[in-house]
Amino acid sequence: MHSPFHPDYNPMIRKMESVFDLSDDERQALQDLPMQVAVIRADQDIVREGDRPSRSCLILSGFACVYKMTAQGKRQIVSFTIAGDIPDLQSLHLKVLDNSVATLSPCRVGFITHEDLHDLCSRYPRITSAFWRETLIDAAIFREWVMNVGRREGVSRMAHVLCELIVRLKAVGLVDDHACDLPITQSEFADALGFTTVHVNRILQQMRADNLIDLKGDRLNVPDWSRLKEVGEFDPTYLHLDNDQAAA
Amino acid sequence: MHSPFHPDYNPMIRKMESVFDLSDDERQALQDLPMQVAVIRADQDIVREGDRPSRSCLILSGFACVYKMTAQGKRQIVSFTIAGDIPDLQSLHLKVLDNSVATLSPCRVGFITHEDLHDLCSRYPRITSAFWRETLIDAAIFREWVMNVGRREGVSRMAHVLCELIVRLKAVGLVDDHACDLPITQSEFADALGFTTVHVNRILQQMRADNLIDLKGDRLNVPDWSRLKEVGEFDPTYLHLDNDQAAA
DNA sequence: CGAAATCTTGAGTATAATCAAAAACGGTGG
DNA sequence: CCACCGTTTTTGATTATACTCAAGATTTCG
Repeated sequence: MHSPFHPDYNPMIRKMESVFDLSDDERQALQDLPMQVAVIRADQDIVREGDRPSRSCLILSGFACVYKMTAQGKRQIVSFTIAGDIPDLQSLHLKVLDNSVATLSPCRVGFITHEDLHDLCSRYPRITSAFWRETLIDAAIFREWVMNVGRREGVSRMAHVLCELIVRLKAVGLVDDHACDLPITQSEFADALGFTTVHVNRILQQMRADNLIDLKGDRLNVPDWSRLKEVGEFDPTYLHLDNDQAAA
Repeated sequence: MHSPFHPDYNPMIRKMESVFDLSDDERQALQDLPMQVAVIRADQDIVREGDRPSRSCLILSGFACVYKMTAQGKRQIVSFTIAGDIPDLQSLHLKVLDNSVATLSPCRVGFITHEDLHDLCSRYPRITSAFWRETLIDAAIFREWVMNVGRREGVSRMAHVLCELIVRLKAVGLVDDHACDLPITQSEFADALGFTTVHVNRILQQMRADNLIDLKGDRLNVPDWSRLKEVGEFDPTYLHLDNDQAAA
Protein backbone atom coordinates (compact mmCIF):
# COMPACT_ATOMS: atom_id res chain seq x y z
CA MET A 1 0.00 0.00 0.00
CA HIS A 2 2.20 2.76 1.29
CA SER A 3 5.44 1.47 -0.06
CA PRO A 4 5.69 0.19 -3.60
CA PHE A 5 8.13 -2.46 -2.40
CA HIS A 6 6.57 -4.06 0.64
CA PRO A 7 2.83 -4.14 1.35
CA ASP A 8 2.97 -3.33 5.04
CA TYR A 9 6.48 -2.00 5.17
CA ASN A 10 5.99 0.76 7.66
CA PRO A 11 3.20 0.68 10.25
CA MET A 12 4.31 4.11 11.52
CA ILE A 13 3.25 5.71 8.23
CA ARG A 14 -0.08 3.91 8.35
CA LYS A 15 -0.64 5.17 11.88
CA MET A 16 0.20 8.74 10.85
CA GLU A 17 -2.12 8.58 7.86
CA SER A 18 -5.02 7.50 10.04
CA VAL A 19 -4.89 10.97 11.61
CA PHE A 20 -3.12 13.18 9.07
CA ASP A 21 -3.52 13.76 5.36
CA LEU A 22 0.04 13.37 4.21
CA SER A 23 1.04 15.03 0.97
CA ASP A 24 2.79 12.88 -1.62
CA ASP A 25 6.06 14.60 -0.75
CA GLU A 26 5.64 13.95 2.94
CA ARG A 27 4.72 10.31 2.43
CA GLN A 28 7.64 9.82 0.10
CA ALA A 29 10.03 11.42 2.58
CA LEU A 30 8.80 9.08 5.30
CA GLN A 31 9.17 6.08 3.01
CA ASP A 32 12.67 7.15 2.06
CA LEU A 33 13.74 7.43 5.69
CA PRO A 34 16.83 5.19 6.06
CA MET A 35 16.16 2.47 8.56
CA GLN A 36 18.32 -0.33 9.81
CA VAL A 37 16.10 -3.32 10.43
CA ALA A 38 16.92 -5.99 13.00
CA VAL A 39 15.08 -9.03 14.29
CA ILE A 40 15.35 -9.27 18.07
CA ARG A 41 14.32 -12.28 20.09
CA ALA A 42 11.99 -12.13 23.07
CA ASP A 43 13.03 -10.67 26.44
CA GLN A 44 15.93 -8.59 25.17
CA ASP A 45 16.63 -4.98 26.02
CA ILE A 46 16.57 -2.78 22.93
CA VAL A 47 17.82 0.29 24.79
CA ARG A 48 18.64 0.81 28.45
CA GLU A 49 18.08 3.49 31.06
CA GLY A 50 21.15 5.74 31.07
CA ASP A 51 21.91 5.24 27.38
CA ARG A 52 22.57 8.29 25.19
CA PRO A 53 21.25 6.93 21.93
CA SER A 54 21.91 8.49 18.53
CA ARG A 55 18.93 6.74 16.97
CA SER A 56 15.36 5.76 17.81
CA CYS A 57 13.65 2.43 17.32
CA LEU A 58 10.44 1.81 15.43
CA ILE A 59 8.62 -1.40 16.34
CA LEU A 60 7.72 -3.01 13.01
CA SER A 61 6.17 -6.13 14.48
CA GLY A 62 5.93 -7.91 17.80
CA PHE A 63 5.34 -6.73 21.36
CA ALA A 64 7.70 -4.67 23.48
CA CYS A 65 7.48 -2.62 26.66
CA VAL A 66 8.90 0.49 28.27
CA TYR A 67 10.04 -0.13 31.82
CA LYS A 68 11.94 1.30 34.76
CA MET A 69 13.57 -0.33 37.79
CA THR A 70 13.39 0.89 41.38
CA ALA A 71 16.59 1.07 43.39
CA GLN A 72 15.38 -2.08 45.15
CA GLY A 73 15.30 -3.95 41.86
CA LYS A 74 11.54 -4.04 41.33
CA ARG A 75 10.44 -3.60 37.74
CA GLN A 76 7.61 -1.36 36.61
CA ILE A 77 6.42 -1.56 33.03
CA VAL A 78 5.06 1.89 32.16
CA SER A 79 3.63 1.02 28.76
CA PHE A 80 3.28 -1.71 26.19
CA THR A 81 4.40 -0.88 22.66
CA ILE A 82 3.19 -2.49 19.48
CA ALA A 83 3.69 -2.22 15.72
CA GLY A 84 3.96 1.39 14.59
CA ASP A 85 5.19 2.72 17.93
CA ILE A 86 8.51 4.49 18.48
CA PRO A 87 8.97 3.92 22.21
CA ASP A 88 12.12 6.02 22.55
CA LEU A 89 11.23 8.89 20.25
CA GLN A 90 11.80 11.23 23.20
CA SER A 91 15.54 10.60 22.92
CA LEU A 92 15.41 12.98 19.95
CA HIS A 93 15.28 15.84 22.46
CA LEU A 94 16.27 14.30 25.81
CA LYS A 95 19.88 13.19 25.76
CA VAL A 96 19.83 10.59 28.53
CA LEU A 97 17.21 7.83 28.51
CA ASP A 98 15.29 7.59 31.78
CA ASN A 99 13.77 4.22 30.92
CA SER A 100 14.57 0.97 29.18
CA VAL A 101 12.78 -0.68 26.28
CA ALA A 102 12.61 -4.47 26.02
CA THR A 103 10.98 -6.98 23.72
CA LEU A 104 8.21 -9.19 25.10
CA SER A 105 8.00 -11.34 21.96
CA PRO A 106 10.34 -11.63 18.99
CA CYS A 107 10.29 -8.23 17.27
CA ARG A 108 11.27 -6.66 13.99
CA VAL A 109 12.75 -3.31 14.88
CA GLY A 110 13.79 -0.46 12.60
CA PHE A 111 16.49 1.90 13.82
CA ILE A 112 16.37 5.48 12.50
CA THR A 113 19.16 7.93 13.28
CA HIS A 114 18.35 11.15 15.07
CA GLU A 115 20.19 12.96 12.31
CA ASP A 116 17.77 11.63 9.70
CA LEU A 117 14.79 12.39 11.94
CA HIS A 118 15.98 15.95 12.52
CA ASP A 119 16.51 16.44 8.77
CA LEU A 120 13.04 15.15 8.07
CA CYS A 121 11.49 17.42 10.71
CA SER A 122 13.29 20.52 9.49
CA ARG A 123 12.10 19.91 5.94
CA TYR A 124 8.52 18.97 6.84
CA PRO A 125 7.02 20.94 9.73
CA ARG A 126 3.81 18.94 9.61
CA ILE A 127 5.81 15.77 10.20
CA THR A 128 7.36 17.45 13.22
CA SER A 129 3.84 18.04 14.48
CA ALA A 130 2.88 14.46 13.79
CA PHE A 131 5.88 13.10 15.72
CA TRP A 132 5.30 15.56 18.54
CA ARG A 133 1.69 14.42 18.64
CA GLU A 134 2.81 10.79 18.94
CA THR A 135 4.87 11.62 22.01
CA LEU A 136 1.92 13.54 23.47
CA ILE A 137 -0.26 10.47 23.13
CA ASP A 138 2.43 8.43 24.87
CA ALA A 139 2.22 10.95 27.71
CA ALA A 140 -1.57 10.61 27.78
CA ILE A 141 -1.16 6.85 28.15
CA PHE A 142 1.26 7.34 31.05
CA ARG A 143 -1.25 9.64 32.74
CA GLU A 144 -3.96 7.04 32.36
CA TRP A 145 -1.65 4.39 33.82
CA VAL A 146 -0.92 6.54 36.86
CA MET A 147 -4.66 6.67 37.49
CA ASN A 148 -5.13 3.00 36.75
CA VAL A 149 -2.39 1.90 39.15
CA GLY A 150 -3.24 4.52 41.75
CA ARG A 151 -7.01 4.28 41.88
CA ARG A 152 -8.28 0.98 40.47
CA GLU A 153 -7.97 -2.41 42.07
CA GLY A 154 -7.74 -6.03 41.03
CA VAL A 155 -10.03 -7.02 38.20
CA SER A 156 -10.81 -3.46 37.20
CA ARG A 157 -7.14 -2.53 36.84
CA MET A 158 -6.42 -5.58 34.72
CA ALA A 159 -9.52 -5.07 32.60
CA HIS A 160 -8.47 -1.52 31.84
CA VAL A 161 -5.06 -2.51 30.52
CA LEU A 162 -6.59 -5.27 28.41
CA CYS A 163 -9.07 -2.79 26.92
CA GLU A 164 -6.26 -0.41 26.03
CA LEU A 165 -4.27 -3.17 24.37
CA ILE A 166 -7.24 -4.32 22.32
CA VAL A 167 -8.14 -0.84 21.10
CA ARG A 168 -4.56 -0.05 20.17
CA LEU A 169 -4.07 -3.40 18.46
CA LYS A 170 -7.31 -2.93 16.56
CA ALA A 171 -6.08 0.46 15.36
CA VAL A 172 -3.18 -1.26 13.62
CA GLY A 173 -5.27 -4.15 12.34
CA LEU A 174 -4.17 -6.81 14.79
CA VAL A 175 -7.60 -7.69 16.21
CA ASP A 176 -10.05 -10.04 14.51
CA ASP A 177 -13.50 -10.12 16.00
CA HIS A 178 -12.38 -9.21 19.54
CA ALA A 179 -9.58 -11.74 19.51
CA CYS A 180 -5.86 -11.13 19.23
CA ASP A 181 -2.41 -12.50 19.92
CA LEU A 182 -1.15 -11.36 23.29
CA PRO A 183 2.31 -12.76 24.10
CA ILE A 184 2.43 -11.26 27.59
CA THR A 185 3.07 -13.44 30.64
CA GLN A 186 1.31 -13.06 33.97
CA SER A 187 4.57 -11.90 35.47
CA GLU A 188 4.80 -9.16 32.84
CA PHE A 189 1.22 -8.08 33.53
CA ALA A 190 2.16 -7.95 37.20
CA ASP A 191 5.03 -5.57 36.42
CA ALA A 192 2.67 -3.40 34.39
CA LEU A 193 -0.09 -3.29 37.00
CA GLY A 194 1.99 -2.96 40.16
CA PHE A 195 0.88 -6.40 41.38
CA THR A 196 2.64 -9.67 42.11
CA THR A 197 2.46 -12.58 39.71
CA VAL A 198 0.40 -14.57 42.19
CA HIS A 199 -2.16 -11.82 42.45
CA VAL A 200 -2.42 -11.45 38.67
CA ASN A 201 -3.02 -15.17 38.45
CA ARG A 202 -5.93 -14.95 40.88
CA ILE A 203 -7.38 -11.93 39.11
CA LEU A 204 -7.30 -13.73 35.77
CA GLN A 205 -8.98 -16.78 37.26
CA GLN A 206 -11.75 -14.59 38.56
CA MET A 207 -12.14 -12.88 35.18
CA ARG A 208 -12.31 -16.24 33.43
CA ALA A 209 -14.87 -17.47 35.93
CA ASP A 210 -16.96 -14.35 35.23
CA ASN A 211 -16.59 -15.02 31.52
CA LEU A 212 -14.99 -11.61 31.05
CA ILE A 213 -12.07 -12.94 29.05
CA ASP A 214 -10.88 -16.08 27.37
CA LEU A 215 -7.12 -15.95 27.74
CA LYS A 216 -5.05 -19.04 27.05
CA GLY A 217 -1.43 -19.07 26.09
CA ASP A 218 -0.72 -16.18 23.75
CA ARG A 219 -4.30 -15.80 22.63
CA LEU A 220 -6.93 -13.43 24.04
CA ASN A 221 -10.61 -13.54 23.14
CA VAL A 222 -13.18 -11.14 24.57
CA PRO A 223 -16.67 -12.64 24.66
CA ASP A 224 -18.41 -9.43 25.77
CA TRP A 225 -16.55 -6.27 24.85
CA SER A 226 -18.98 -3.83 26.41
CA ARG A 227 -18.88 -5.66 29.72
CA LEU A 228 -15.07 -5.67 29.77
CA LYS A 229 -15.05 -1.94 29.03
CA GLU A 230 -17.50 -1.39 31.86
CA VAL A 231 -15.51 -3.41 34.37
CA GLY A 232 -12.32 -1.60 33.34
CA GLU A 233 -14.08 1.80 33.29
CA PHE A 234 -12.55 2.16 29.87
CA ASP A 235 -12.97 5.36 27.86
CA PRO A 236 -10.61 5.46 24.85
CA THR A 237 -10.54 9.27 24.60
CA TYR A 238 -7.02 9.40 26.00
CA LEU A 239 -5.68 7.38 23.06
CA HIS A 240 -6.71 10.22 20.71
CA LEU A 241 -7.38 7.89 17.81
CA ASP A 242 -9.56 10.50 16.05
CA ASN A 243 -10.78 8.07 13.45
CA ASP A 244 -13.20 6.50 15.85
CA GLN A 245 -13.61 3.26 13.97
CA ALA A 246 -11.18 1.73 16.42
CA ALA A 247 -12.82 3.09 19.53
CA ALA A 248 -16.11 1.28 19.07
CA MET B 1 15.93 40.31 33.97
CA HIS B 2 14.38 38.86 30.86
CA SER B 3 11.74 41.45 30.31
CA PRO B 4 12.53 45.13 30.46
CA PHE B 5 9.13 45.74 32.02
CA HIS B 6 8.73 43.25 34.82
CA PRO B 7 11.66 41.65 36.66
CA ASP B 8 10.38 38.09 36.76
CA TYR B 9 7.64 38.42 34.25
CA ASN B 10 7.86 35.06 32.62
CA PRO B 11 9.24 32.00 34.45
CA MET B 12 8.76 29.93 31.30
CA ILE B 13 11.46 31.91 29.53
CA ARG B 14 13.79 31.52 32.48
CA LYS B 15 13.20 27.77 32.44
CA MET B 16 13.91 27.59 28.72
CA GLU B 17 17.09 29.61 29.08
CA SER B 18 18.43 27.25 31.71
CA VAL B 19 18.66 24.61 28.97
CA PHE B 20 18.79 26.51 25.69
CA ASP B 21 20.81 29.46 24.45
CA LEU B 22 18.09 31.66 23.09
CA SER B 23 19.01 34.19 20.43
CA ASP B 24 17.92 37.77 21.00
CA ASP B 25 15.22 37.31 18.37
CA GLU B 26 13.91 34.19 20.00
CA ARG B 27 13.86 35.73 23.46
CA GLN B 28 12.12 38.81 22.13
CA ALA B 29 9.51 36.71 20.35
CA LEU B 30 8.80 34.85 23.59
CA GLN B 31 8.52 38.08 25.53
CA ASP B 32 6.18 39.53 22.92
CA LEU B 33 3.88 36.54 23.10
CA PRO B 34 0.42 37.92 23.92
CA MET B 35 -0.79 36.53 27.20
CA GLN B 36 -3.99 37.11 29.10
CA VAL B 37 -3.15 37.05 32.79
CA ALA B 38 -5.66 36.03 35.44
CA VAL B 39 -5.48 35.48 39.17
CA ILE B 40 -7.31 32.33 40.18
CA ARG B 41 -8.11 31.37 43.75
CA ALA B 42 -7.28 28.01 45.29
CA ASP B 43 -9.13 24.80 44.40
CA GLN B 44 -10.52 25.98 41.08
CA ASP B 45 -10.43 24.08 37.81
CA ILE B 46 -8.48 25.96 35.14
CA VAL B 47 -9.44 23.54 32.38
CA ARG B 48 -11.50 20.35 32.48
CA GLU B 49 -11.30 16.88 30.95
CA GLY B 50 -13.30 16.93 27.75
CA ASP B 51 -12.60 20.58 26.98
CA ARG B 52 -11.42 21.56 23.50
CA PRO B 53 -9.34 24.57 24.44
CA SER B 54 -8.09 27.17 21.97
CA ARG B 55 -5.37 28.34 24.35
CA SER B 56 -2.91 26.93 26.87
CA CYS B 57 -2.19 28.11 30.38
CA LEU B 58 1.18 29.08 31.77
CA ILE B 59 1.48 28.97 35.56
CA LEU B 60 3.16 32.25 36.52
CA SER B 61 3.02 31.67 40.28
CA GLY B 62 1.36 29.32 42.76
CA PHE B 63 0.76 25.58 42.81
CA ALA B 64 -1.57 23.62 40.55
CA CYS B 65 -2.09 20.00 39.59
CA VAL B 66 -3.06 17.81 36.66
CA TYR B 67 -5.69 15.25 37.61
CA LYS B 68 -8.10 12.67 36.29
CA MET B 69 -11.23 11.08 37.77
CA THR B 70 -12.18 7.42 37.62
CA ALA B 71 -15.71 6.49 36.65
CA GLN B 72 -16.29 5.77 40.33
CA GLY B 73 -15.42 9.35 41.23
CA LYS B 74 -11.98 8.76 42.70
CA ARG B 75 -9.44 11.46 41.92
CA GLN B 76 -5.87 10.80 40.82
CA ILE B 77 -3.45 13.68 40.62
CA VAL B 78 -0.92 12.77 37.93
CA SER B 79 1.46 15.67 38.46
CA PHE B 80 2.02 18.85 40.38
CA THR B 81 2.73 21.96 38.34
CA ILE B 82 4.60 25.04 39.49
CA ALA B 83 5.77 28.38 38.15
CA GLY B 84 7.03 28.13 34.57
CA ASP B 85 5.00 25.04 33.70
CA ILE B 86 2.40 24.83 30.95
CA PRO B 87 0.33 21.89 32.16
CA ASP B 88 -1.94 21.72 29.10
CA LEU B 89 0.59 22.44 26.38
CA GLN B 90 -0.43 19.12 24.81
CA SER B 91 -3.75 20.67 23.76
CA LEU B 92 -1.74 22.38 21.01
CA HIS B 93 -1.82 19.04 19.15
CA LEU B 94 -4.48 16.95 20.91
CA LYS B 95 -7.92 18.45 20.41
CA VAL B 96 -9.73 16.98 23.40
CA LEU B 97 -8.25 17.26 26.88
CA ASP B 98 -7.99 13.92 28.64
CA ASN B 99 -7.29 15.49 32.03
CA SER B 100 -8.21 18.48 34.15
CA VAL B 101 -5.95 21.13 35.64
CA ALA B 102 -6.79 22.73 38.98
CA THR B 103 -5.17 25.22 41.31
CA LEU B 104 -3.97 24.04 44.71
CA SER B 105 -3.12 27.53 45.94
CA PRO B 106 -4.02 30.93 44.52
CA CYS B 107 -2.29 31.17 41.12
CA ARG B 108 -1.36 33.76 38.57
CA VAL B 109 -2.04 32.15 35.21
CA GLY B 110 -1.20 33.38 31.73
CA PHE B 111 -3.37 32.20 28.84
CA ILE B 112 -1.73 32.01 25.42
CA THR B 113 -3.75 31.23 22.32
CA HIS B 114 -2.84 28.19 20.24
CA GLU B 115 -2.81 30.47 17.23
CA ASP B 116 -0.03 32.57 18.77
CA LEU B 117 1.86 29.47 19.84
CA HIS B 118 1.62 27.96 16.36
CA ASP B 119 2.82 31.22 14.81
CA LEU B 120 5.75 31.33 17.18
CA CYS B 121 6.69 27.72 16.45
CA SER B 122 6.49 28.15 12.70
CA ARG B 123 8.80 31.17 12.85
CA TYR B 124 11.28 29.70 15.36
CA PRO B 125 11.96 25.97 14.92
CA ARG B 126 14.21 25.91 17.97
CA ILE B 127 11.34 27.15 20.09
CA THR B 128 9.26 24.30 18.71
CA SER B 129 11.97 21.95 19.91
CA ALA B 130 12.04 23.63 23.31
CA PHE B 131 8.28 23.29 23.75
CA TRP B 132 8.35 19.73 22.48
CA ARG B 133 11.09 19.01 24.98
CA GLU B 134 8.97 20.43 27.81
CA THR B 135 6.18 18.01 26.97
CA LEU B 136 8.70 15.16 26.84
CA ILE B 137 9.83 15.99 30.36
CA ASP B 138 6.19 15.99 31.48
CA ALA B 139 5.96 12.49 30.03
CA ALA B 140 9.13 11.45 31.89
CA ILE B 141 7.52 12.66 35.12
CA PHE B 142 4.39 10.61 34.41
CA ARG B 143 6.55 7.53 33.81
CA GLU B 144 8.30 8.06 37.11
CA TRP B 145 4.95 8.42 38.85
CA VAL B 146 3.69 5.15 37.39
CA MET B 147 6.72 3.47 38.95
CA ASN B 148 6.35 5.36 42.20
CA VAL B 149 2.69 4.44 42.62
CA GLY B 150 3.14 0.92 41.28
CA ARG B 151 6.27 -0.18 43.07
CA ARG B 152 7.00 1.91 46.16
CA GLU B 153 5.11 1.87 49.40
CA GLY B 154 4.27 4.19 52.27
CA VAL B 155 7.12 6.40 53.37
CA SER B 156 9.24 5.73 50.31
CA ARG B 157 6.45 6.76 47.91
CA MET B 158 5.81 9.98 49.81
CA ALA B 159 9.52 10.76 50.10
CA HIS B 160 9.94 10.40 46.36
CA VAL B 161 7.25 12.93 45.53
CA LEU B 162 8.64 15.37 48.07
CA CYS B 163 12.11 15.04 46.53
CA GLU B 164 10.72 15.75 43.08
CA LEU B 165 8.88 18.83 44.31
CA ILE B 166 11.96 20.19 46.04
CA VAL B 167 14.24 19.71 43.05
CA ARG B 168 11.74 21.27 40.65
CA LEU B 169 11.05 24.17 43.01
CA LYS B 170 14.76 24.72 43.45
CA ALA B 171 15.18 24.87 39.67
CA VAL B 172 12.86 27.89 39.58
CA GLY B 173 14.37 29.49 42.67
CA LEU B 174 11.64 28.64 45.17
CA VAL B 175 13.80 26.73 47.67
CA ASP B 176 15.94 28.37 50.33
CA ASP B 177 18.28 26.08 52.16
CA HIS B 178 16.13 22.96 51.77
CA ALA B 179 12.99 24.76 52.85
CA CYS B 180 10.06 25.87 50.74
CA ASP B 181 6.39 26.75 50.70
CA LEU B 182 4.25 23.73 50.00
CA PRO B 183 0.53 24.55 50.01
CA ILE B 184 -0.56 20.94 49.47
CA THR B 185 -3.00 19.27 51.86
CA GLN B 186 -2.73 15.69 53.05
CA SER B 187 -5.84 14.87 51.07
CA GLU B 188 -4.16 16.22 47.92
CA PHE B 189 -1.04 14.18 48.60
CA ALA B 190 -3.32 11.18 49.00
CA ASP B 191 -4.79 11.80 45.55
CA ALA B 192 -1.28 12.09 44.10
CA LEU B 193 0.07 8.95 45.76
CA GLY B 194 -2.91 6.64 45.38
CA PHE B 195 -3.47 6.53 49.15
CA THR B 196 -6.23 7.63 51.48
CA THR B 197 -5.94 10.79 53.54
CA VAL B 198 -5.75 8.75 56.73
CA HIS B 199 -2.85 6.76 55.42
CA VAL B 200 -0.97 9.86 54.29
CA ASN B 201 -1.42 11.27 57.76
CA ARG B 202 0.16 8.21 59.34
CA ILE B 203 3.02 8.21 56.86
CA LEU B 204 3.79 11.85 57.60
CA GLN B 205 3.75 11.19 61.33
CA GLN B 206 6.24 8.41 60.83
CA MET B 207 8.45 10.64 58.67
CA ARG B 208 8.35 13.39 61.27
CA ALA B 209 9.20 10.91 64.00
CA ASP B 210 12.19 9.73 61.94
CA ASN B 211 13.21 13.36 61.48
CA LEU B 212 12.99 12.96 57.72
CA ILE B 213 10.89 16.07 57.22
CA ASP B 214 9.65 19.07 59.10
CA LEU B 215 6.29 19.79 57.55
CA LYS B 216 3.88 22.13 59.25
CA GLY B 217 1.11 24.05 57.57
CA ASP B 218 2.29 25.23 54.17
CA ARG B 219 5.98 25.05 55.02
CA LEU B 220 8.37 22.17 54.35
CA ASN B 221 11.88 21.93 55.72
CA VAL B 222 14.21 19.02 54.99
CA PRO B 223 16.77 18.50 57.76
CA ASP B 224 18.75 15.82 55.92
CA TRP B 225 18.41 15.98 52.14
CA SER B 226 20.60 12.99 51.36
CA ARG B 227 18.63 10.78 53.72
CA LEU B 228 15.32 11.86 52.21
CA LYS B 229 16.68 11.12 48.73
CA GLU B 230 17.81 7.71 49.93
CA VAL B 231 14.45 6.85 51.49
CA GLY B 232 12.65 7.99 48.35
CA GLU B 233 15.18 6.25 46.07
CA PHE B 234 15.35 9.59 44.29
CA ASP B 235 17.45 10.04 41.16
CA PRO B 236 16.67 13.33 39.39
CA THR B 237 17.81 12.15 35.95
CA TYR B 238 14.23 11.87 34.73
CA LEU B 239 13.69 15.62 35.27
CA HIS B 240 16.35 16.34 32.60
CA LEU B 241 17.42 19.57 34.24
CA ASP B 242 20.77 19.53 32.39
CA ASN B 243 22.20 22.40 34.39
CA ASP B 244 22.87 20.16 37.32
CA GLN B 245 23.09 22.89 39.93
CA ALA B 246 19.54 22.00 40.87
CA ALA B 247 20.08 18.29 41.06
CA ALA B 248 22.57 18.40 43.90
C1' DC C 1 -15.22 34.47 67.77
C1' DG C 2 -17.24 30.85 65.08
C1' DA C 3 -17.63 27.91 61.03
C1' DA C 4 -15.33 25.17 57.75
C1' DA C 5 -11.54 22.80 56.46
C1' DT C 6 -7.83 20.00 57.77
C1' DC C 7 -5.54 16.93 60.62
C1' DT C 8 -5.51 13.16 63.95
C1' DT C 9 -6.92 8.89 66.44
C1' DG C 10 -8.82 4.16 67.03
C1' DA C 11 -10.83 -0.18 65.85
C1' DG C 12 -12.03 -3.43 62.49
C1' DT C 13 -11.61 -5.03 57.59
C1' DA C 14 -9.97 -5.79 52.84
C1' DT C 15 -6.82 -6.12 49.30
C1' DA C 16 -2.65 -7.64 48.01
C1' DA C 17 2.15 -9.47 49.38
C1' DT C 18 5.05 -13.26 50.76
C1' DC C 19 6.77 -17.79 50.83
C1' DA C 20 6.92 -22.29 49.27
C1' DA C 21 5.80 -25.94 46.45
C1' DA C 22 3.28 -28.44 42.91
C1' DA C 23 1.14 -28.75 38.37
C1' DA C 24 0.92 -27.61 33.61
C1' DC C 25 2.86 -26.05 29.46
C1' DG C 26 6.04 -25.37 25.53
C1' DG C 27 9.79 -26.26 23.09
C1' DT C 28 13.92 -29.39 22.13
C1' DG C 29 16.47 -33.25 21.04
C1' DG C 30 16.93 -38.19 20.94
C1' DC D 1 6.69 -39.48 19.13
C1' DC D 2 8.11 -39.14 23.65
C1' DA D 3 11.12 -37.80 27.47
C1' DC D 4 13.10 -33.92 29.42
C1' DC D 5 14.05 -29.29 30.74
C1' DG D 6 12.99 -24.60 31.87
C1' DT D 7 9.32 -21.45 32.12
C1' DT D 8 4.91 -20.27 33.38
C1' DT D 9 0.83 -21.04 35.85
C1' DT D 10 -1.54 -22.53 39.87
C1' DT D 11 -2.48 -23.56 44.84
C1' DG D 12 -2.47 -22.90 49.95
C1' DA D 13 -1.39 -20.70 54.19
C1' DT D 14 0.19 -16.72 56.49
C1' DT D 15 1.32 -11.82 56.88
C1' DA D 16 1.49 -6.87 55.73
C1' DT D 17 0.02 -2.76 53.89
C1' DA D 18 -3.49 0.11 53.30
C1' DC D 19 -8.71 1.04 53.50
C1' DT D 20 -13.09 2.09 55.87
C1' DC D 21 -15.81 4.26 59.08
C1' DA D 22 -16.51 7.30 62.65
C1' DA D 23 -15.46 10.67 65.75
C1' DG D 24 -12.66 14.12 68.01
C1' DA D 25 -8.93 17.77 67.93
C1' DT D 26 -6.80 21.46 65.72
C1' DT D 27 -6.02 25.00 62.50
C1' DT D 28 -7.40 28.57 59.30
C1' DC D 29 -9.77 32.37 57.96
C1' DG D 30 -13.51 35.51 57.49
